[in-house]
Amino acid sequence: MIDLKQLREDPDHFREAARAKGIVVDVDRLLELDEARRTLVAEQESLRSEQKRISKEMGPELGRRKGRLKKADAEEAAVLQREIAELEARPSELKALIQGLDERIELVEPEWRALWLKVPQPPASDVPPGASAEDNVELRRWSPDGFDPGTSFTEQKGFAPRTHLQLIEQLGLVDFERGVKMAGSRHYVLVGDGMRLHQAILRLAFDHMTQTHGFTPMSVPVIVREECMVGTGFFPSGREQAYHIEESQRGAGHDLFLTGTGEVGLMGYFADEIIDRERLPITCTTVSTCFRREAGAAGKDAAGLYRVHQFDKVEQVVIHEADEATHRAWHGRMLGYVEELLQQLELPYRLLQCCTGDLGAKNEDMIDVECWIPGRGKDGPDGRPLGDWGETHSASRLRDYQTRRLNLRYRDEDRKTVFPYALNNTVVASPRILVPLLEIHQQEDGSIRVPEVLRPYLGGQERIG
RNA sequence: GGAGAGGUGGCGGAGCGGUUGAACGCGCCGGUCUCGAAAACCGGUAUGGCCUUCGGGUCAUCGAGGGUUCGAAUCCCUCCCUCUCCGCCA
Repeated sequence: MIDLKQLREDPDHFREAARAKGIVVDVDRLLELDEARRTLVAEQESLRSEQKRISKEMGPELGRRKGRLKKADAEEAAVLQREIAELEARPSELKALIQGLDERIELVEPEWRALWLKVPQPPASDVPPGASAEDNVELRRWSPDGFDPGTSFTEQKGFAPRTHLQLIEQLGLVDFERGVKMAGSRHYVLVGDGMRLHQAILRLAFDHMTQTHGFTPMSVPVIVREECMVGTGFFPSGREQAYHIEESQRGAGHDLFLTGTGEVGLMGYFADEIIDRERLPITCTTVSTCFRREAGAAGKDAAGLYRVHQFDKVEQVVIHEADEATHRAWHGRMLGYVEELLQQLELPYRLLQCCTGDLGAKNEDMIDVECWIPGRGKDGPDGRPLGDWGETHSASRLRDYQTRRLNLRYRDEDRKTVFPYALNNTVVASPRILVPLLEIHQQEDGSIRVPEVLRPYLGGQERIG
């Protein structure tokens, strides 16, 4: 969430941010509620202050009288009762006033809070304006020697590519029918070398982060409380994307939600904590199963492994001191780790600078990585797909938006608590990454060449099929 | 799932409903002493909000949320969490 003080000082900055991101939020209404709430709270506090003061002054006096009242005769009791009534008059009045203010505060607070959570993080000043993914800007691309996404696969390789669906079918790597039988559309079962390849890639990526780059390996819960989802910024706006386990319907005290990314667990881990400055930067990674309802994506990428409800992902998270330059440096570094991995896997990819309209509420900057997928895109004159880029990674710079929501802080040199900056980035998500991997490394005979880095994770196997 | 015990500051641990934001101890920081250190002694040591003439003022917080009361860490209710025993179990 954003800093309300900043909002008060420069509301236009946040109005403009919401507009740029295409998010509708009534900033004026929020300011109005904020002002009303602060006035009411201030009033209530001064009344409380008086109540406390009176209570301290005459509380013991009152208590003594009430004690005496118990064993007083009728005449004394009457006197005592009158005195008690006098003493209690002002405090009773205060109590009523405070309660009245309570009710008025409760009237504004829910809307105030809901609006506050909705105000997006302003995009960084150098993020290009744009309405949607159409306006994203390519930063750079890389291809292994001897391959160029600009020219057709058939021309370069001397044979027409099969789609990953055809390859999967021929090689028996995935059973979609049984997946759908058990769990419905967008479910699948990786079989044989399909499952081995999936595990090999995850392990390669995990080792890449932990062993090569020293990130702390962690496991995370993938079933979490609502607070984790709100704290990491996935709720309330993305509520319909998460599977909801309604344990409260069965008598439990709270519901649970399936996480769509390991980021939720890696960040939620530190929620409500004040971290020692010496522990920063925190660099951690996890491999976790991710669940996404894909609400609103009906019919989109309906076939194959590209868009599914359940997948596994190696995720990297960095939490560091609140500093702009450090933030940008980490962003580049984390992208570098991904590029290393994709280059080792010999997959053509490009980096896309997301425009303001494609950022989402919590990011100030986001760079997507897309891999070249020969079997994607529109059909060419020969009736075969022309190939297209497909998003496989996303690297977000969140500044303090997420740590503020999570109430995650550290102490600076002056012993002041500060919200650190956070970033997260996919290392690899599978089986989605299998789509480009299978298609790019397919051979004319329909077999798949296993890139060298993966071979140790497949018992030295050089080829599938 | 059944039975019981309990959640207080960085940690340990007090707390008849009324100067208890919280005794005491440990830890930590500063000081005295010392060539230096230890010991001893003295002082300080939560987080957040709002206001501020930047000195400070004020409110909230004793697992969470409600309630009783003029007044709640203390009484009542609900929930969350932890521990012990039994049952089940990868």
